[in-house]
Amino acid sequence: MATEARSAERGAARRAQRREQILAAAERLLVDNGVERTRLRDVAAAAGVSIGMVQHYFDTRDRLVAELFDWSSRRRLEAWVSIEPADGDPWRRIETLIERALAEPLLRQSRIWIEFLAMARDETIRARLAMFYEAWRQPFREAIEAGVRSGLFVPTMPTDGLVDALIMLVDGAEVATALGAPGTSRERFLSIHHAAARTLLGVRLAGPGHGR
Amino acid sequence: MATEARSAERGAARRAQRREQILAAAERLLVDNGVERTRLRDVAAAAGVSIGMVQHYFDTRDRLVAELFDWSSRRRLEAWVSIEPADGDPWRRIETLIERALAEPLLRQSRIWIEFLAMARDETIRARLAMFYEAWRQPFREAIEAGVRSGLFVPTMPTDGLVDALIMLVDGAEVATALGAPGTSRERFLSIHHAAARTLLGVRLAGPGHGR
Amino acid sequence: MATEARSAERGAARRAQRREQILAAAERLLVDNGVERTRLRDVAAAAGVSIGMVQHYFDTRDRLVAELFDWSSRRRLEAWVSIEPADGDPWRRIETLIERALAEPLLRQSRIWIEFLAMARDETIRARLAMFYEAWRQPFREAIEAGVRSGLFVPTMPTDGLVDALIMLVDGAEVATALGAPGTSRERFLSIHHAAARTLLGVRLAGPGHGR
Amino acid sequence: MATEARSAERGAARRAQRREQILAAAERLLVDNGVERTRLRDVAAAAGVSIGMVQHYFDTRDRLVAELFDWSSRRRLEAWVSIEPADGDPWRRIETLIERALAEPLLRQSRIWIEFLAMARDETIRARLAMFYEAWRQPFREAIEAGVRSGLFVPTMPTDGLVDALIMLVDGAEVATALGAPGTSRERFLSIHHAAARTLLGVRLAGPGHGR
DNA sequence: AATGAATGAGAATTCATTCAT
DNA sequence: AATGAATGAATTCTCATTCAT
Repeated sequence: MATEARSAERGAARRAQRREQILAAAERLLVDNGVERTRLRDVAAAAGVSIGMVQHYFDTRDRLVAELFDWSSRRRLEAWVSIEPADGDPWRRIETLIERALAEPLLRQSRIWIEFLAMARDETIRARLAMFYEAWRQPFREAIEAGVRSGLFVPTMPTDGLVDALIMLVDGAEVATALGAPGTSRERFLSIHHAAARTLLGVRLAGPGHGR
Repeated sequence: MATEARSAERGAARRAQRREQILAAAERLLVDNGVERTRLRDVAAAAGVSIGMVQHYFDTRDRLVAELFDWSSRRRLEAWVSIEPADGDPWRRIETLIERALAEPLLRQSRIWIEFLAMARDETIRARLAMFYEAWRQPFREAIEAGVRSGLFVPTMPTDGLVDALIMLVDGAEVATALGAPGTSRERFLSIHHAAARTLLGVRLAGPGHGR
Repeated sequence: MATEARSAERGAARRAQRREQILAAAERLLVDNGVERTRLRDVAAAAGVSIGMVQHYFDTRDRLVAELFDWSSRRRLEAWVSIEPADGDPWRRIETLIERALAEPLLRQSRIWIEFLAMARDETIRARLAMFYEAWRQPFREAIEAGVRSGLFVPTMPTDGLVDALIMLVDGAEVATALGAPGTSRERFLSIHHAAARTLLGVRLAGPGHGR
Repeated sequence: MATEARSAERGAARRAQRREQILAAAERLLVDNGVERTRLRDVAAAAGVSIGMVQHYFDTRDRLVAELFDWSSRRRLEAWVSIEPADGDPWRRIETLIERALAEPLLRQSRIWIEFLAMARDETIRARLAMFYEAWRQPFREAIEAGVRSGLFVPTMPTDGLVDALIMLVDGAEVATALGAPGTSRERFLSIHHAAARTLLGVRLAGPGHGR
């Protein structure tokens, strides 16, 4: 019985690992070719498995795409929300959130994000994306509220607008990255975003390390 | 000879009109289904012509897509740059630029834009998009420089950063629109963007009509 | 205009001819392999056209099968109902109806019939088959009624039952043919059916040519 | 050793039971979907076992189908031939044979029968079906001969023809059932068949209970 | 004995493209 | 100039079968 349990466990683990392996391959292809041009054949080849195996694990191409979307968005969101509060300093936290939102490799992340946005034509995907968007707002909101409460931030806009402005700046940077706008780089984005955030939030006390 | 010339002219006009008709149909389908799922068959049906005619005018599907991209981006850009300087008032001009950038119908425009961003995987498309991006910067840059020159704007950031920040806010709003983020609407975007722009630009004199 | 009309006509005619060609090929394969094992590939090869053409004319395999069913049943029914009333002699008509119902090549016809019966699992097909069945009853009913009216037939069963008994005998013969029952042949069936019909109908006057 | 023998016996019994369980499930699916659309996966699911187990017991799908055919036809034939002679009354026996041939549930039985007829394209199946057909003739033949010998039946047709006529009536009724012919029911078939049989056999003495 | 993961052959279907009219 | 018939390449999907555990 113990043996059976262990073997079932091992089976589940291998299953999960296989799925990861396929999803990771699919994500790589997604970056290069876009969702619509990502063929099962290519996914299988990239993952080093047979087409049949891909279908064994994901049934249909549509399901694979749907699961890829979930897996990928969830991973990004989790990496993001796991950022620890950098206790005591709301501004430092804002900086960190922006830095982590514009994570390396930025081009890769931007392309994935845009593919998902394009998929938002689909009602179901749109609903999930909206959910993720809401989840993205939370850390910004908390940091801003902490800053305002402590008197560190004296913004001229309501918090909700600030939250969305910051998120839109981040999304806009991904857009610029994806289209290869001239003169853009992660460093420049960070510099612009930090400065803009500082101004919008009305940061009063610049502790050592964030001054110009 | 005159007759021939006139008939040739008429032919060219009809030709141009046919092309518009097909491109407009393709753009409609693009919004609903995305580029990759836009079939020649559907384009022909939507335009009320035969498949053969679509191919007669655009040769291959790839060419149709490429021309659609050009036609559509150029139209948007032209509508944008044609905004007259609203003489004398740089801040009013900034407001107008933002309002026109987030033009109605916003969802439709956002989807087209995101489709094109997704196409930026293609080197050629990316180059053209980058060109367009640069063209988008110009009006903002001019308005900001005018405001700074006149002492109306006292920003805490360099002009280049301001330009990109404004554009990123606009792009971010389109992203939020496309994914159906909860609690977003054109009105709210305009309100946020105007407030954010005012703060970032450090607008000093609020003429009648733009005061808080 | 006349030219266009003629060309359109010619087009329609060729279209119809192509369809016939493909349907005939499909029917041949149906006899040998059954509906389910009749592949588009084989149909195309048997008709001497490309798979693409088969699909151009019939869209999907399902539609091809449905149209084959219609085309084939209708052809058989039409051949059957076109039997002229053999005026004046109801018994001769009965004999003719039976002979034509068990038409050559009997095995081929039986197999087609049984394939269609198997398809009767499908609601739609079942409804159409039931319609055809009803159409088969009519000629028998008329002949019997004519015989009864003239006093030639003095049956011990009601007409409706007689009609169905005759049809069941015919269907039963097709069943026996399809399964290759020992000692069966078209001649034997005709002999049995004629004798049984004579007895069931209570034929009184045996005109010259049908007596023993 | 005794223990081993008993365990082997128990194993064989369980084996037989498993096979029945799978065959019964397959027969159910046969009725609903036809042979060709009966998937191993579905059989396994319907029988509540794994696909592997189905294959363990029947090796290949083809073998399963072949064994299903045998199992199912044999069961029907056995139920049929086990009808006791209803001693002394040949006519009552004829009636019983017809009633049992058109056993409930009639639609289910008809569909199975037609599936097997469709399989008769296969030489081997056809040979077995022909064998079964011959076996079906025997009880009818015996009953008729008994009736003729005793003077109860005075038919106008030779016995062989009568036997086949009765069987064809039965098969024809199954055909009508399978295709859902309007106005058909088991009761009506029995009424028609009894009347037809009485007439064809020339039944002289109607004992109590079979009179009109 | 039993399971189910993995494979690959086979089939339908979709579509852009070619070409004759 | 315009049409649409015809083609075939490319892709997904279904399944029986094989095989390791």
